[in-house]
Amino acid sequence: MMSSSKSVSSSGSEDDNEIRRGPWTLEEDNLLTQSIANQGEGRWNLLAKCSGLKRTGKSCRLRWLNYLKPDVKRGNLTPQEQLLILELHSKWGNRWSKIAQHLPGRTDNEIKNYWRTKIQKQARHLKIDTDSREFEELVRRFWIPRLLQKARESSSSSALPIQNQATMPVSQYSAAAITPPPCVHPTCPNYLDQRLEQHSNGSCVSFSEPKLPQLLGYNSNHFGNGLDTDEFGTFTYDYGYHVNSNGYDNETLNMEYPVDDCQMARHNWVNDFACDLWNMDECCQFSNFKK
DNA sequence: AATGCGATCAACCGCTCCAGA
DNA sequence: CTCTGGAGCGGTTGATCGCAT
Repeated sequence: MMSSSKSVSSSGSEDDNEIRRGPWTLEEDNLLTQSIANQGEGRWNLLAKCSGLKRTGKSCRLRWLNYLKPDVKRGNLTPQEQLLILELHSKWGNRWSKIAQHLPGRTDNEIKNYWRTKIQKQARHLKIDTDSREFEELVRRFWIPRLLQKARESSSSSALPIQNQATMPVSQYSAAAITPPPCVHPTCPNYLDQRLEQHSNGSCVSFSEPKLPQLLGYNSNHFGNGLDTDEFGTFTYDYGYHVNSNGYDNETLNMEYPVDDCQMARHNWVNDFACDLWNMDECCQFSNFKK
């Protein structure tokens, strides 16, 4: 497949009817953009013909949706976005387009690539099947707390324009403001046991946690309310998406998070990661998780 | 400088779904 | 009901880039 624009022969004497494949040129991009400006999106086969592009309608559609469309966001996924992907994938699996609907400006292709190159790679390294219960636990106990921490850090430094500071004062989620209980690092093999012990002896703490949608910088009217804490000291997010106006569906998202901020306040391990959360070496430390 | 290799991402393919004739 | 074309989805792959040797 995609054997480098194969229709263009070296002699330049390509067949006029031949369909071009492979990377798009600037001229093609301009032509497609102009055509869409003139006649709008949709009817891709027709558009491909009318535009003079030697591309299939399908190819035009993909190029527009994944690359040329003005609201397509470029650049690395933020911790907030990564967190949301983990959450939504745990609920919907490989429903990339559905997941992408909840990440404005991100395409299903981009999310799919992220999942395969980052998440699945890590899982493979740990010899964990991404469909397994083990993987679920890994995400819940290790990656999500880490991403939450990163999300908080980026929020408190006001680095993210999407963060709505008005609805989420920094002090509300600042780990430093919390008196930490006995520290338990998520990478500790006894992590869960210790947490359960904390709970049974009453030392398990909870505190006011911003709701995930707020943490992610979404306007609260995108979501319903429904934060709860269960008997094991885990948060349960339970919110439905508003229908219609935002394109969200009616389904409810349920996720549980352990109350981990205490140990995150004491361990500055997040700073050990540069831009890449998914540091393989650090991930290896979590091999103890597999028992 | 040349080469090899892994990571990333853009793009293609095959398939399904759906609406309209 | 069947057929057909458009649209969209998920899986896969080739090109490219950057880093290591």
